[in-house]
Amino acid sequence: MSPRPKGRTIKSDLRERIIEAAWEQISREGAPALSLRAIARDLDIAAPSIYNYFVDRDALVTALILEAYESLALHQKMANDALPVQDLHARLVSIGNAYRDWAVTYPQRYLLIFGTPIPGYVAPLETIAPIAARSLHALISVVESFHLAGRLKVANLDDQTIAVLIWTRVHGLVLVEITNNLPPISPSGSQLFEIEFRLIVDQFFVD
Amino acid sequence: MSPRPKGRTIKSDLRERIIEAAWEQISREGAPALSLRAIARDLDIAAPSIYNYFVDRDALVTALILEAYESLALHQKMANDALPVQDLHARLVSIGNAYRDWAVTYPQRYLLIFGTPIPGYVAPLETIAPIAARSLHALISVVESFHLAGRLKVANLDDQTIAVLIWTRVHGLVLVEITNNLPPISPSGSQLFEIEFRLIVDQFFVD
DNA sequence: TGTACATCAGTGAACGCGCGTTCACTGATGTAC
DNA sequence: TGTACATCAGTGAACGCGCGTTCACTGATGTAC
Repeated sequence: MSPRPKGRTIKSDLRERIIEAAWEQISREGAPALSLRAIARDLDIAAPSIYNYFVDRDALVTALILEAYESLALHQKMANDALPVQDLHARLVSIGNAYRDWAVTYPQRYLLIFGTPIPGYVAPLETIAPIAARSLHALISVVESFHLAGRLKVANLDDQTIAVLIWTRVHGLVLVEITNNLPPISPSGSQLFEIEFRLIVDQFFVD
Repeated sequence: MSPRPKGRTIKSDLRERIIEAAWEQISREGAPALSLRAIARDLDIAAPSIYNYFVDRDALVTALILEAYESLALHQKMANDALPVQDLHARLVSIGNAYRDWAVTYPQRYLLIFGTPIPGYVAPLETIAPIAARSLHALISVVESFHLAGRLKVANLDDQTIAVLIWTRVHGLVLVEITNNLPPISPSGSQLFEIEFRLIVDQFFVD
């Protein structure tokens, strides 16, 4: 009912709809199955229309990867900002939970970023790397705060290495949960996450 | 030159060659790109021949997954058996190193097992699960040995959960290394592995 | 305000490709007499 | 030892499919006078 902007400004609208349809398809079928023709079908448009917005399939994939990294980084930042700066422990826990929540909510996006690379697709690293790095910023800054506060238990590791280690631990856990590779003998994903996170805090930080 | 068995016994020979060609292709292009026709091309046989040995593409993929799990489990067992039973620390380190070595040597096999599922393929869980479980046996048994020796630092976790946690840590690390997702700020894969493994030993076991 | 023209988002047909799978076949090998 | 027959691993042609991408087009919209 609301009067939409007329004419060519609709352009940007279709671009968004293409990306949205791509995400939908990725959630249903997984990233490697992404197909321009299937997107066109879903949107009831002709397949070549997509080429008005993305020079080829790879360009669309790159846009999706960037969006996913940005979304993850934003959620991390929000989780960090939601708590008082000086409450380091709460910020750390909040970041950790937000990370798992994001991954569990958007498993296919998580796999798009961190899973097996899509066959034939080569990521333009110079475009992606800086955005990718942002998803670790919140974690790194908390670790640095712990360091500055003299609340680091591990003396012989620098802040960035600690952050990377925490990340790979959480990453492994989350990935195993998403890809359904938890051994039957294991506690559930959320239980395991809670246990592991406590161990992480315990090992690196003075509480 | 050696007199090969004649006639129909060659059958099994081609089956092996198909699997071998499949591994080669997977190493080159990654698991999701696996194609029966490409295998046939590599082996200079007609594509339908493959159907004499595998009822369809999924059956081949399942066979590959089983082989990969078995290979990993075997390497784990060898790493465990290579050292005196009572030297728990050495056994643990050996298992850990063997795990990473296997993954780094056969990254595409590792991804076939633990990476993003192949689109359209549904794993026959009842076939795979028991073999998959075997790849954790060595680790679990060492943890149990530590427990029996009263050398566990963590009292409130059972052995299997500890094993799963160690595994997810190593898994995350190895996966990130293989998929080239280590942040630029991070130490190299092997350095990080060494650091992490020392932290693992430190946290869970009395050395 | 009205008209002629330029723009360009979206179209439909077509391309060449590789895929998994089926089918009727062929010919070498192994078996029975 | 020689012959007739059965077996069955491997073949070549063909199927229907979905894919990414190109191309010349069309028609609605926006712009200049």
